[in-house]
Amino acid sequence: MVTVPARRKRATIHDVAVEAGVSRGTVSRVVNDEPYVSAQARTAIEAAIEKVGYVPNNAARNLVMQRSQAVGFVVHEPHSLFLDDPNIGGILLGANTVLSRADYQMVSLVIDSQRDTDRVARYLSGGFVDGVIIVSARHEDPMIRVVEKLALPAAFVGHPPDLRRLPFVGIDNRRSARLITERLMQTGRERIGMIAAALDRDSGADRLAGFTDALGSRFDPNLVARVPLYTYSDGAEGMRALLAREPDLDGVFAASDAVAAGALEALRDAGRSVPGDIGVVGFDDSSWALRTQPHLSTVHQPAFGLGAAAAECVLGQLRGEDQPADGILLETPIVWRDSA
Amino acid sequence: MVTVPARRKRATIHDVAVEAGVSRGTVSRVVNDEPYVSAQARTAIEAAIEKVGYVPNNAARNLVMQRSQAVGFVVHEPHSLFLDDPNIGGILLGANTVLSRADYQMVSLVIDSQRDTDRVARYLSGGFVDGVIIVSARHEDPMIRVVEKLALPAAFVGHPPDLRRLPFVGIDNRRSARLITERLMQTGRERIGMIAAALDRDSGADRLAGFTDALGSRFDPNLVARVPLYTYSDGAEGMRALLAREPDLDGVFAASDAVAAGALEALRDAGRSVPGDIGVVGFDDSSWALRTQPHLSTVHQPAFGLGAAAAECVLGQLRGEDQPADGILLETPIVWRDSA
DNA sequence: TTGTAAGCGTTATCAC
DNA sequence: GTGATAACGCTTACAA
Repeated sequence: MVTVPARRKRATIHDVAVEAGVSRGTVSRVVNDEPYVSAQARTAIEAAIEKVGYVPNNAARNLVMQRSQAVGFVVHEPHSLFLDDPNIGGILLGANTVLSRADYQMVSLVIDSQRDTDRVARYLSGGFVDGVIIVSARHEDPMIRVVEKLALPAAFVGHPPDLRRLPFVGIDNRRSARLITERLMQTGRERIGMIAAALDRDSGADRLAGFTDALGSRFDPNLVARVPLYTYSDGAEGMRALLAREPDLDGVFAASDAVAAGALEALRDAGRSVPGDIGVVGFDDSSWALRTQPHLSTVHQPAFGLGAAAAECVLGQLRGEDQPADGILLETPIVWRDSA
Repeated sequence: MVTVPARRKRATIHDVAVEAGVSRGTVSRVVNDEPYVSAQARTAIEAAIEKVGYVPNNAARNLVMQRSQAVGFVVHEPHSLFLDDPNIGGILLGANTVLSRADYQMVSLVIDSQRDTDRVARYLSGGFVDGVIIVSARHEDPMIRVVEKLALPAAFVGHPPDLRRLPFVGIDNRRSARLITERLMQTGRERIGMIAAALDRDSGADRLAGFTDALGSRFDPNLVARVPLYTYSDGAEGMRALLAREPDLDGVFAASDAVAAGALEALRDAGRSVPGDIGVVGFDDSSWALRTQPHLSTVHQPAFGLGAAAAECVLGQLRGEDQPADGILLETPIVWRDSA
């Protein structure tokens, strides 16, 4: 067995003050580099800090300043999807990068049940966080009410229709979906279907709307398969359904890359060649896109940028700055590869 | 523009004490449910807490108790791999789950450069965390020294050879690699190669050692391709090299599922059928395993469990319990699917 | 069983 | 420019 060794005590502002022969107030001033400190005192204090190895105590600082210096990152997804959805990983990383650069901690909270919702609501109201980033909120998501009631600085990634005037960052799912569908049409495809997923979320519904926009009068409701989730297996499922209904399909817009990958599998099983017999496009430009054969033509979703923008947004509110009421929309370039 | 609204003040222990007509000390006792509180006082206080909506202030508590109630999660990987490696996601989730159940925050720190190393070292010594979990440390990793010098409660996931007596959790890479290679041999393969990756890490080196163990006297160094990382592209690269050197190969052990997926691509390009012409096995049982065609036979790596065990380990140290000096090894069942 | 009071390490408001 | 000193909200001896 290995015994846990004792830790030695940390130096405080007091130690620095004694070492430098000044008062604690002055030390505090140089630590937070405020003006009105003589150059002489400043150098003495800096030397003292170095010598005693002083590092400010966050708890004390947070206590007196009435903040926690933490931002919540709540994900409303089943645990498993949290791993499976590469988008969430990117958003998380982007948010974490910005937050930690600003000396904020990110504490991630995943909601996977009603009990979790309550737990998270309690956590948010407990003052454990100064603000919150909320990913993949649904229509009538309880988090919306919680944030409103708490008047907590927040940024949503994606915008449920009932978000009212809460700040959000996102992409224009509808426009992006329209553009890639149009691009697919330009390759000469005649019968284009869609595997629509997650229609209970703004992203899912908007992608379907964009698809409809692109097709215009040529739109045929029989050509869209609806599946619950942005997953590989639902993609395969949806593709099989579509193929059964419309054997002469020659193009498919899948609501996400994972869905597209599943569709590719179903297509392979059905003996259809891609892009020979049928062109497939996805959405997200996630790591899926390069794991499939052929590589996916898709819409690039700036996951990292979304997380970063959301973090900037709550940081801005924390600084007391106003936020644009109509949200922040990021660019989504089309990435054309081999699947269509 | 939307203006950030004012927040209302939180209730303190004082408010509860006044409401319940007792002293703050007594309130504190019921909050931390200590003994020596009359049933009468307890109920009165609980009612008061409910009424004023009291939630303890962490900063104050941490200040007086001299702890941060946070555990660091440091990942020594390029940012991109952090996303790409599904293992790390699972470990993170496992650690986060047990940590948050124990009311600890997990603060994740990714090291991607020398500057990051310094930043993280400073962070760890700043008392911002009570303990630390370190993932994918390399041989002579600077974090080892940092943790030793700080005498910080820690748990490594994986064990670099120079870890000395620091606690770690892991799997028996060598034994698992030997077992799956033997399993592959039992399918009747004659010329079995390996794509070895990340040989600068214990996991990579041990998997190669296990492969060598299994082959025994039949081991031929010409049959192992060495690549730097556990990635798809390195897997494809390694497979091409192997094929060039040994066209009559009929079995391959890839050092990870991502590597195996890349190998599968190279094999497909070379017109070899799997498992017809050649059997392929991977390692990790990550989400890759079911994204390939055919699905991978592989070694299940308990990523979530590893993270959870690491968290338990540092939590144990925080409670002052001793830890097993020879580390904690988790089980790794073989999952046999279609690629061999 | 309960109340009192002394810190915990900062920041911030004053005088000086 | 600088130094006292009063908070911040909590835990924890110690006294009662």
